[in-house]
Amino acid sequence: MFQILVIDDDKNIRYFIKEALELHKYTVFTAVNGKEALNILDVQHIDLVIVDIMMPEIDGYEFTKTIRSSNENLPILMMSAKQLSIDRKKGFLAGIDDYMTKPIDLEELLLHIKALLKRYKIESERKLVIGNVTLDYDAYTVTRLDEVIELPQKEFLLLYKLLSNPDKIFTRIQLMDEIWGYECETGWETLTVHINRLRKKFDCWNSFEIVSVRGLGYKGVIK
Amino acid sequence: MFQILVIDDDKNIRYFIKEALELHKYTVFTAVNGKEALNILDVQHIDLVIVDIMMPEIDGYEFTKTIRSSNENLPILMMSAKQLSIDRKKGFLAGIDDYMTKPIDLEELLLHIKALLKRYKIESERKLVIGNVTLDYDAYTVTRLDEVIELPQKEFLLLYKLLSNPDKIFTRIQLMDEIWGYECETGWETLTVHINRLRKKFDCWNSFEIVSVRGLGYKGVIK
DNA sequence: AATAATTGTCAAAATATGGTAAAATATATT
DNA sequence: AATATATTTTACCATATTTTGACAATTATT
Repeated sequence: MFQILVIDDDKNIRYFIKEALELHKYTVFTAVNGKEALNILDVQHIDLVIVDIMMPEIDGYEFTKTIRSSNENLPILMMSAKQLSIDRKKGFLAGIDDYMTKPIDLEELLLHIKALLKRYKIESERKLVIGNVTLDYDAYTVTRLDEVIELPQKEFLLLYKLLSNPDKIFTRIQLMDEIWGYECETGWETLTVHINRLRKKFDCWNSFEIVSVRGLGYKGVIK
Repeated sequence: MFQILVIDDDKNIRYFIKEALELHKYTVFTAVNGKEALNILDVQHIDLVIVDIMMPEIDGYEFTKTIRSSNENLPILMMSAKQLSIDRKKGFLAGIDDYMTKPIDLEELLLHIKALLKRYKIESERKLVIGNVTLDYDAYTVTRLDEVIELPQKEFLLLYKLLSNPDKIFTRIQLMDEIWGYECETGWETLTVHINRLRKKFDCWNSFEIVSVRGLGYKGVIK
């Protein structure tokens, strides 16, 4: 569903948050420090960042500023053991969106996450995020990092269907019925042509694959 | 600039916050309770609400829920003397965006307000800023650096709509309904002509593009 | 009233999508 | 290996959709 990046140098905290959030169906990435976090952000689509203030190398403030300089729209939630108002101020000035004091109350953390995602309208958007690839149902686009490919309707719907249930085999009939509609005259040979077109377009991406299952149909596979 | 509504039954707090915020160029309205607040919201454009939990008649939670049922896009900041986590939870569940504990630290309050308004900016300002391009709803102008193009109403509204949700596909019917109104006689061919005119005017700008999605409609794309 | 600006209408021209059918290739079966 | 069967690929076409230009109608401005 949503992909969250947790940055903390304390292994226990990383682990605790990761476990907790994964229980609630979030996909969690972790980083020990800001540097590692930036590397992850380079290659991975992230919906929200939870960052500790006190960290070696790049601290939470620096990290936030770096993010903000290039990305205005990534929700950043800052954690700190300190209750001091001055730290919160510094955080907000750096560009954080929200602040929580350690020790982290799990239920509260979940509420903050929900509120932030809502605020950024990420939750309401109809997007399918798979690894570093995002399918945007409202734009018929497929995005990998900053590369955007726009697809015609049929092709998009087909790919969306296949990737919405990775590894699940769809029969040609199933796909035809769902995308073309039940009483459609078009023969299923057409489908194969569309598959072909999709394969060509995303061949070089190496992010997913449309695998044909002989005698049955097709399935989308994440690489 | 921005109009803020403060709701608290304690006269001193109302007064304190009002004075403080007005010093920082905000326009402040105050209400003693939820009921009064709702009346103000009926007649007055408000950009942000600061509400106390403990209030007679309608309390902060009820008030928030009432607002949220009709308005998804009004930032609500909740204040409370209680530090209890359970209260914060109740608040977030009701739909608040942010939470502060009394006594209120003024500087921190200002930072919270700024952070919230920044998030909701698009709705509260009558301007749309996209990269180096600004659409001014009150002047029907489109500006890039020092270049200003004034647009006729229909064209402006159309462009504004498209760029207010970049990449989102709008169907022709949708656009007609929203800009021309529901019971409008005008055929949607007209829309295509307006699109054409917009494209011509901004062709050389290279800042955004109106992309047609065959069979569906149009979308605005930032370059 | 005259002029200009905006908005709407229409039809021809351009284009992309989706579809077809046949050739090429791969995989299974005997 | 040979055959049959399934899948992929290619090239091409019909068609629905979109673009465009010219012009008419309407509305605002002088």
